[in-house]
Amino acid sequence: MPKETFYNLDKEKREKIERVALSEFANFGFHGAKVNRVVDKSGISKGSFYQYFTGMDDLFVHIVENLGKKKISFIGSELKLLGEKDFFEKFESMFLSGVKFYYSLSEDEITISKMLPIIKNLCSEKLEVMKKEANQIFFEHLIDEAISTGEIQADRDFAFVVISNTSKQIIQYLRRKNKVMGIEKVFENESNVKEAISLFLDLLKMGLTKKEGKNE
Amino acid sequence: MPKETFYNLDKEKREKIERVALSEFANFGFHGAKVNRVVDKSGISKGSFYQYFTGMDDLFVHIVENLGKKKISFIGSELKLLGEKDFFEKFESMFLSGVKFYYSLSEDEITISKMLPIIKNLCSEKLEVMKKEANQIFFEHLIDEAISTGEIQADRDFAFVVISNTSKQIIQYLRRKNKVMGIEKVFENESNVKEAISLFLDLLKMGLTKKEGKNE
Amino acid sequence: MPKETFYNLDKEKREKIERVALSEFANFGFHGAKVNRVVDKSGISKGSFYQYFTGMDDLFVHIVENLGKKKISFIGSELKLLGEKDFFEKFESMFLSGVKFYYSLSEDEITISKMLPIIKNLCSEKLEVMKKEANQIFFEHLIDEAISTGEIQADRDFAFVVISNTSKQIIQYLRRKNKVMGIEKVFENESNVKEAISLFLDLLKMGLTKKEGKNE
Amino acid sequence: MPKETFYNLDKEKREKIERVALSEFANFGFHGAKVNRVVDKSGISKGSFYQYFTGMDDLFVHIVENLGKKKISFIGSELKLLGEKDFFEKFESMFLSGVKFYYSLSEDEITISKMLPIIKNLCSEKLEVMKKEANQIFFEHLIDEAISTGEIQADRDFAFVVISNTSKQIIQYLRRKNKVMGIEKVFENESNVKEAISLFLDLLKMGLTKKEGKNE
DNA sequence: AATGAATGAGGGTTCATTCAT
DNA sequence: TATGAATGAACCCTCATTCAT
Repeated sequence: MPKETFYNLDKEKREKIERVALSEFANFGFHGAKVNRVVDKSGISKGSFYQYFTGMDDLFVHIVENLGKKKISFIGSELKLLGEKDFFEKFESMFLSGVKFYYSLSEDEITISKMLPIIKNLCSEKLEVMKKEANQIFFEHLIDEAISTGEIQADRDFAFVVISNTSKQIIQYLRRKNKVMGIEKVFENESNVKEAISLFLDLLKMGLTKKEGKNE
Repeated sequence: MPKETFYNLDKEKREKIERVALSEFANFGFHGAKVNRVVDKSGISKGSFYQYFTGMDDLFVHIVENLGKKKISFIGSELKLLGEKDFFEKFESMFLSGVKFYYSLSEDEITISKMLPIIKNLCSEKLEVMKKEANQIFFEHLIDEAISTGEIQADRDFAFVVISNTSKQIIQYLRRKNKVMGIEKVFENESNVKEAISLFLDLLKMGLTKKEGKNE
Repeated sequence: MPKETFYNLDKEKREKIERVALSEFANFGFHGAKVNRVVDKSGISKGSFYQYFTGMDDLFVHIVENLGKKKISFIGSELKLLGEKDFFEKFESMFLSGVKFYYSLSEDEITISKMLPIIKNLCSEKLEVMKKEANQIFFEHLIDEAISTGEIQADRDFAFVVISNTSKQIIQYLRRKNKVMGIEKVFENESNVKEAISLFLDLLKMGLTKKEGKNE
Repeated sequence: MPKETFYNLDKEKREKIERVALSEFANFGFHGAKVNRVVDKSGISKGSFYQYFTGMDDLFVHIVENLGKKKISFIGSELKLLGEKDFFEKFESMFLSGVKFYYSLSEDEITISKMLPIIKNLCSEKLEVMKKEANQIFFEHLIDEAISTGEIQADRDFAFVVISNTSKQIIQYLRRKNKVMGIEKVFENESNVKEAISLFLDLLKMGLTKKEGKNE
């Protein structure tokens, strides 16, 4: 946990350091990240670094926690808007906010997210928590609800695996589909995203094959 | 690329080094892997290390190439058996061999596989190639074929994303489902795996919802 | 020499700092003592430290001077009581006050005392003075007197060495003898101490062996 | 304990390092000794230093052990020559060899010897052993013997304290006496030393005062 | 071909000291 | 006067790499 001195810094300086650290960890991995590079790039002295953090571990945990908070607050705020929709409508909302969140992440943040589950030899219980996908919690809740109302009639584990992977697939799809045009353009227009989501929601509903007039 | 001296070693010694290196990279990442630990654990001298490899990069590429070859040869051999099945039968075979391959990997090999796509600052064109999922090539071919025969009536990119993620999801599902019993047990009995695969194939065919008597 | 600001502090705060410094030097030696630890333990800020002292050297000299003053004032006050005793009676008084002084010291003060004569690379003339055993001055005076009156008939240097080591030996003896019972108990009862002193005074008078017609 | 690589060095290099280390610890104390200075002065690289020792602690223990071995082997070899002398003759021999040993020490070695008993925060059991004066063991044995034969009629603890301090006093006396002339000269002529020893032996026998014609 | 000691650049961390508030 | 953040020199130690044997 960063020391008080870090939180006392003015926002600009603090965010510069966080940005630099994020990039450092994303580019070199947890074990390859160097204090030297971080202090050089963020324009602080080595001495200051150690007045802000106990070491690179500390900084890493901070970066990851930031990411975690960001995610939880983002998804949390979207969740409040769910209201009285049916199951698949709720998922549509979830996927939309998931995709929007994912898009809000920088390349470096995405890299860190992917890195987390495979970091070994890291003795921080805090990180153990962060390793879990935040949305798992939301999804599990929603799925259980949908099963109890009969909206989903499927094996609980199966439903969970399929649904919790859908956000990622939607994003993969969007990236793939729009390789040529600037990907940012795609995200800026929400209808593009909604279209993609509906494609996957239909899958969840009916499957890939066009049968008996479904999926027309 | 390892030097000739490395390939001249007797198999046992060579594989010891490879095993140690695999574990080193899996545990500490590309940037955190140390020559010292590798030579200590594999019982060779530092001098010898540099007679086998130009450095850790060299060793890393070798390890990853081994993994790639393993995958390609495994899937390749399964592919030959496909014959004249229909589209979904072919996929059933692909998934089965994918799951079997995945299960054949050690923890360390799995970690390396996951690590590959997020390694930056690595100036090896060889690795760029390895980063691609090997099965993509197979899948893309199969999907194009199925689209041209009309067996799949869906957006090509959509089909690709959905199908190429299915193997992973099957494995996730198997792990999740069998948390309690030893996971090894599950893989040993092929019928367990086939059952899981059929679940996902049904999804691809019909979706999650029970409609008109489907999915009872 | 501490700055005026230090002497302006209230007694309690000043003595806290002195106590902490004493312990720091006793535990880590002159070269190993750290400003950081001192300010942390005494609850003052780093900035304040440098407003009180020019650095650790300054503080060290101050601590040692305190110790020196303590010794001189203690022995000085005892000396006044000597009056018109004969030579050995005077020594008895000297030893008694020496032992009492020694006992009045804390463990840390004793350590500092022992440390002083072996500190090198210390460019303070003040300390050079402190390195000398304070009692040397008193003893040399007394011995010269006793030699001139004929009370001691021995080589001056020999007498000096033997006598100036006697205090230490008395303390060693007391510690050794009373290993089992709490050593504090011993010092509290002055008769214990006097008994020990007389043992050593007898040595000075007659030697170790108890024989009629001495030592054949 | 130094690593094998250190003992594999040629004698000259090894002794250079030991000499430098001795001086470093003598001049700056245990906590103030720096690797940097040691490697600079002994002309080895930092890397090499850490191939010889695990750190400065390791080196310190080695230096002290060397000193201990030196002392024990020296005194041990002298002890063998004691033969069938009487008590005080034996002590004469002991003191002589003690003085000769002490004289054989360099200034730095003497400083280290004095430093040992006051080093704190040192978690080496080995050093705890070294802190004990080696001669204590020899003296205790001799004294017990003399008490049982009646050659000494005194309190055991008293005898021990007095006798075990005599070597030091003899040396103090020699230094004091010969301040003016080069002290080395004094030690070179054994008769000077024997004379001093007899002075102290007489004290042990008869005390300082001249009585009934003794000590004339 | 095998070894492992030697090396110095560089990484992590601490420290004494300064200085703006 | 009191404070404590800022700083960079210097410290301890590791590492990749070389090279003589």
